[in-house]
Amino acid sequence: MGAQSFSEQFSDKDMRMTKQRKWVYEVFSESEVPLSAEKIYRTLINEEKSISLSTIYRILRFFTTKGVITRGATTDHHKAVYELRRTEHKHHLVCVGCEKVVAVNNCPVQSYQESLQKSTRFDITEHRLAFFGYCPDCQGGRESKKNK
Amino acid sequence: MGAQSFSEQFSDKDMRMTKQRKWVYEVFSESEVPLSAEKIYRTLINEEKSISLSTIYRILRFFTTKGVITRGATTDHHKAVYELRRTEHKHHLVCVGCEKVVAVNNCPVQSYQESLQKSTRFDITEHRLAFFGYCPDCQGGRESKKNK
DNA sequence: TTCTATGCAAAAATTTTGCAATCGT
DNA sequence: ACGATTGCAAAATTTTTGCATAGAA
Repeated sequence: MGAQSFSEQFSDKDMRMTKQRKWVYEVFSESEVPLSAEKIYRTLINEEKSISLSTIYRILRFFTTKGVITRGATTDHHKAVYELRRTEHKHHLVCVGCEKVVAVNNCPVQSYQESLQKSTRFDITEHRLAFFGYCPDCQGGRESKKNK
Repeated sequence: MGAQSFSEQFSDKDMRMTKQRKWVYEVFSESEVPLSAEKIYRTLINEEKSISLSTIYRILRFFTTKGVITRGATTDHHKAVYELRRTEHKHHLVCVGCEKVVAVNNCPVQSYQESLQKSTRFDITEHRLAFFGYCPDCQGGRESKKNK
């Protein structure tokens, strides 16, 4: 949905198309929320796909330098999380009670970004925005039903 | 400057006012940008203040649960970064070339947040927004003069 | 074939924890 | 004095790296 297919994005000659890279890419494109290395690892292992964690870290760095993913607003304890740089971009609404993450489709800062670009002379390539609070289930009680 | 003084914020009875907590708080209030545990540690050690890194991690967690600070959009390699929850809130513009961080004072999402709160029924307590790109010095050459 | 990417295991970096001693109230 | 907080050192967790092998072009 908006994210191009793996082979469309990676016609680069210096980018080999391995099954591990394809798997990691697929996990990202099927996720609405940012993912940690370990989460990706567990997802793939669950799908009977054999891959090593260090390979995932290397792919994460590789995708990051290629601009395919970015490190997102960190939500998963102390692990770093990443997400696809989709063409239509998304933001997130995170419940600090149960850590549920909901995707927000609108982007209220696009035009602001343009004016900021002019006033600061930065060449702004992206932004990240996330909202935090309590979801309907966690209000009142403020209970913490971690769904980790 | 928006951030209240240490003793103003912490009149709580279950919050002891130790010098370590005061130091860490001061480091935050003198910084315009998010900080990692190690950065705080080095800052304090440089000022001849004796503190241990594990104490800083504990204070970070303590301040977070008290709502004094929050984990910010991560910029410092793989370390977690935190920033004060000031009353007048700020966002950041980060250069991905040299890692310079500039504070942005406007907030273009306040009213959007209110409508999001209605449509999602979340009780939204905060948001984080950061912009990324190349500062004037790092444009063109795209050189990376890390000022770490 | 050639050169890059992977897997494994070991290392490095970051964060957390147990326990005795210290400090704030 | 009492109970919470600190420092130290050790443990746990997360991320990176070296090297031999496998795999893509």
